[in-house]
Amino acid sequence: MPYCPRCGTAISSHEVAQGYKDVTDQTVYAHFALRPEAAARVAGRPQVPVSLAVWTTTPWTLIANVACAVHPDIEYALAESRGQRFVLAADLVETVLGKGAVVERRFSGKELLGLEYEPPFGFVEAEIAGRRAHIVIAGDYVTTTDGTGIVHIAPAFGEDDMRVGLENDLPIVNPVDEEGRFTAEITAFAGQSVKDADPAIIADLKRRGLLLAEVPYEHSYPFCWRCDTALLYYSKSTWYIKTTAIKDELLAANEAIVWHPEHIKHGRFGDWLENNVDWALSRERYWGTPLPVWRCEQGHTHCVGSIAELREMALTPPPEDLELHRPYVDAVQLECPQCGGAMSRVAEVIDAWFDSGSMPMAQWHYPFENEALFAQRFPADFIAEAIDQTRGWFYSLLAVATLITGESSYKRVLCLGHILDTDGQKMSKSRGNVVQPDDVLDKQGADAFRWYLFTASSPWFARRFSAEMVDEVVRKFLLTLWNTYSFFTVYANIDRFDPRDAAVPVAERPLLDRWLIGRLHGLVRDVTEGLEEYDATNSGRAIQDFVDDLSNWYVRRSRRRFWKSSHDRDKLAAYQTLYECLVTVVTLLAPYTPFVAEEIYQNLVRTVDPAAPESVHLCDWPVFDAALIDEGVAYDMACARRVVEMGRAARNAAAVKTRQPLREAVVAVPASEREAVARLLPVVLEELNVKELRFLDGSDELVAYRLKPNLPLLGPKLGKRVGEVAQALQGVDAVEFVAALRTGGSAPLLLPGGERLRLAEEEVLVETVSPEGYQVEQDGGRTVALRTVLDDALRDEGVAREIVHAIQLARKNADLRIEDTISLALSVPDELRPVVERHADTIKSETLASEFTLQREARDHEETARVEGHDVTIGISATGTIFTVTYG
RNA sequence: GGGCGCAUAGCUCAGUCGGUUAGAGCGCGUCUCUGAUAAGGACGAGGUCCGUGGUUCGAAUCCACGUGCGCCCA
Repeated sequence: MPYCPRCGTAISSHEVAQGYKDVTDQTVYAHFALRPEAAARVAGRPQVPVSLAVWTTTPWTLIANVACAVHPDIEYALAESRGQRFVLAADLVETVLGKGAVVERRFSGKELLGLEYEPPFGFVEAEIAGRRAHIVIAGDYVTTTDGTGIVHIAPAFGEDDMRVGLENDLPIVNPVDEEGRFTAEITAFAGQSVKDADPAIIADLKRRGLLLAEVPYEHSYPFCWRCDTALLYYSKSTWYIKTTAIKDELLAANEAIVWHPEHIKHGRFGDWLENNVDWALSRERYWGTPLPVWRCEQGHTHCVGSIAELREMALTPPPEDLELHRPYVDAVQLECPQCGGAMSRVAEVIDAWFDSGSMPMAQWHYPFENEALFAQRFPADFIAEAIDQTRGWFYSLLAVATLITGESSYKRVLCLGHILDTDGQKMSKSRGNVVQPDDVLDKQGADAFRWYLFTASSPWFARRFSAEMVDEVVRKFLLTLWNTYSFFTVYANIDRFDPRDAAVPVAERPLLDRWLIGRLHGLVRDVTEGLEEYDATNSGRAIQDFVDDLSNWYVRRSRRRFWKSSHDRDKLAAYQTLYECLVTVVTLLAPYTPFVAEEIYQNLVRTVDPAAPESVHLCDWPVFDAALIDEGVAYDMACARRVVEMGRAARNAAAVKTRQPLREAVVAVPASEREAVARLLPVVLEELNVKELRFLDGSDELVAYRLKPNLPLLGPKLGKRVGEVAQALQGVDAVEFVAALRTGGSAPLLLPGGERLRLAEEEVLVETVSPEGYQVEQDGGRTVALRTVLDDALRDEGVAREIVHAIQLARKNADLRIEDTISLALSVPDELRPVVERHADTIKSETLASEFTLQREARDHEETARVEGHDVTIGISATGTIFTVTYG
C-alpha cells in the first residue's frame, strides 16, 4: 500500500489521488547476467554470456529484486550489441540497443520462463525459506510501450509486483524501515533514504558494468498530500474481504440497479466490478471500528460476531458498559477455542468505507434486532452522490449488501457531476475559487439556489457555477411566479373572490381558460412522469415554461376580465382558473422551491380552508385529468400565437406602434391552421390591434414564390440528384409551377443534366414572398401581412389610446391605487379636442374617471405628456374607489 | 499511461430518426408594450457546432484518430 515515509503512515487511496504530480525521475536500463545453463538455452550453444535487459523507474527497488517478468505471448529476441548479448522484447531492440544491434534469435516469452539469473545486488539469497528467487516469471501486464519488455520484480514495492510474487511463490524481501531507509543488512546503503540512494545505486551498477543506460522519464507519481514527500509502495500484510468470490453476484446485483446517467452502469461502475479485486479491509490507525479478530500466541484466529459472543469467550468478564472502541475493547482477552491460550485483538481497525457500506444494516442494528423493519426498508429506493463515489460509497453499499443479502442496498442511484468554478476548474480551498453555499443562501436564497441547481442542466453533468447565475433564475422564474401570484391577490382582494364558490364547469369556461387548464393538466402529467424517471431538470423546465405562459399569455390576455367592474361567470371563471393553476403549480413546486411554495400555499389555501393540509409539503401530489388535456385547443392556441408573433414582427418592421390600430391583417397559412386561427380570432385581432383579419387562400395577392426541394422525401428517392432538383427549381417559372402543383397534384421539372421528372405537391416546399402595400413577415411557409395605410378614424383611435396611456402613467406617478377612481381634467390643443370628445367615454372608463372636464383645472396631481407631437396636460385627483361601485 | 464522461453564440444551455436559413435565455445595441411584473415583445450585432479524416446526395448529429477539461485508476 502507499506509504508516506516522513509521516510514517499508510495513505488511503483517495488521499493518494490528491497528490499525483508530474515528475522527472532517472530510469535505469540495467542488465542481469543469465546463469550459464540458462544462457546456453537462450543462445542455443554453451559458453556464451547472455544478459536480461531490464528497465525500472525506481532504481532503489533493484536492491530487493527477486525476479524478472516477461509476457508469455510477446516475441523476445537475443540481440548482439558491441560484443555483448541481451535478451529483450523484439520490438524494442533498436530502441534500447541502437541501430547497430543484431538480432540473432527470436523466441516467445514462454520459452524464457524459469530461467535463472544473477541478481543485480548481493543482498538477496537465491532461496529464502524454500522459495526460489532470481528466476524469469510470467506477467500478463508486461507491455512493450516502455522499457525492454522485461520487468524487474520486487514484491515488497508495488501492487503488480506483489501479485505476481504471490502467484509465483516468490520470497518477499523488504529491506526498508518505517522511515523509508535501507536497513542494516543493506550494508552499502544502510540508513539512506531510498529515493536519495538512487544516484549511488546507479553509480554502483555502472561501476560493475551492469548499466546499459539511464534516461530521464517524466511520469506522474504520488506525493503525500500533507507533507509533499514522495510516497513509497510497501507491501504490508493486510486483512481482506474476498469479494472476488462474489464477483458474479456483484455483477448481478448491479444489473438490478437503475443508474442515472445510464452509461455508468456498464461503464465506469460495471468495468470496476468486472475487474474486482479483494477488498483491503484493515487500516493501521488508532481511530476507527476495531477489526473484531482475536489471535493467540499459537497463531489461531477468531472473528467475534456479537457482544454476547465476546462476553462468552472473555477470559475475565468485561465491564457491563463495555465500550467497543479502542482502547477499551483491546483490553478484552479471549480464550482460544483451539488451544485454550489467551487471545488478543489484532492491531488493525476497519476501513471507514466498510462502515459507509454497512449503514443500511447498522442504522437498524440489524441483524440483532428490527428484522421486520429492516426487511421493510431494504433496499433503499434511491441514493445520490457525486461521480467520484463510484469506487467509494456506491461500491461499499453494493459490496456489503451483496455479501449479506445477495442484493444491492439501493434500487436507483443518481450520480451527480461536480460543481466547478466560472472557469470550469474544480473548486478548491487552496485555489480560493470556492463559492460558499451560505453566501448564496443568504443573498439569493435557498429556493433560488435549489431552482438553479435543479434546472440549469442535468445533475450528472459537471457545471460551472457563480452566484450571478442564481440571480438570473430569481428574475426569470421566481419573480415571474411571485408577480403572477401577487396580481391574483390584488384583484382577488378587490373582488373578494372566494375559492369555495361553486366552480364554473371547465367546459363552460372561455377558450383561453380551457387552454390553460389543459396546459396545466399536461404539465402535471409531464412533471409526474419526469420525476418518476428521476428527471428533475426537464420537469423543472416544464414548470418554468408553464409559469411563463401563465404570466405572459394567460394573465396578460385576461387582465380585462379581472379588471372589469361587472361580476359575471366570465370573471368567476378567470379567478377559478388562475387560482387552480397557482395552487397546482405550487404543489408541483414544493419539492423544488419549498419556501415560496409554502408561502403561496398558506395564503391561497390555508387562509380560506382551515381543513386543508397544514402545509403544502403534506398535500397529495396533484393528479392530472386526461380528459381536460385538450390537444385541439392547444393546437389552436399555438397557431394563433404564431400568427400574433409574426404580426408583431411585421409591426416592428414597419415601425408602427402597437397602440396604433390598423385596418387589417392578411394571413396565409395551411388550411388546418386557418381554422385554428379563426377560432381564436378575437385574441389575434386584439393582440395585433387590427380591425379585421383576412385569410389568403390562393395566389391572388402574394404572388411571388420561392421553391425548395423537400429533402427528407426527395433525398432517399433521388440521392445525388437532389442538388440538381434544387438548382432546377430556382430556374423554373414559380407561379406556373405552383399552379400546376395545386391543380394537378404534381408538376414536371427539367434537370440541368437533361433528365425530366415529375414532382408531387408534397415534394416541393413553397414559400411566398412580398406583396405590395403591406408589411410582410414570413416563417416556415407561413405569411402574415399588415395593411399599414391609415385613415382618419384609425389615426384618431390611436391618439385616444395614447392619451389613455399618458393618463395611466400619470395615475401611477400620483401613487394612486389601481382601484381608485379619479376626477380628470384634461387640457389639449385644439387639434386634438375633437378626437378626445369623440373618445371621451373610452378615456373615462379606461382610466376610472368618475368626473371629467376638458379644460385645465386645479387637481392634486398635474403633469404634461407629449401625444403625437402635442403637449397634453393631465390633472387628476382621487375621488373614491371602485368598491363603492361594486359593493356600494 | 489506462478507463469513463464532457466540448454548440461572450456566459448558461436546447438541438428529435442524419435533412431545408443551427435555436433559447442572460448580457450588449435599437425600438416597443404595459394600471400585476425587477416582467413581456420585435429587430440587430454575436457561431471554425473543439480539430483532422472518413461514411453519406446531405453531418452539430454516425465512425476513426487527435486536442482540451473533469472524474476514477495506475
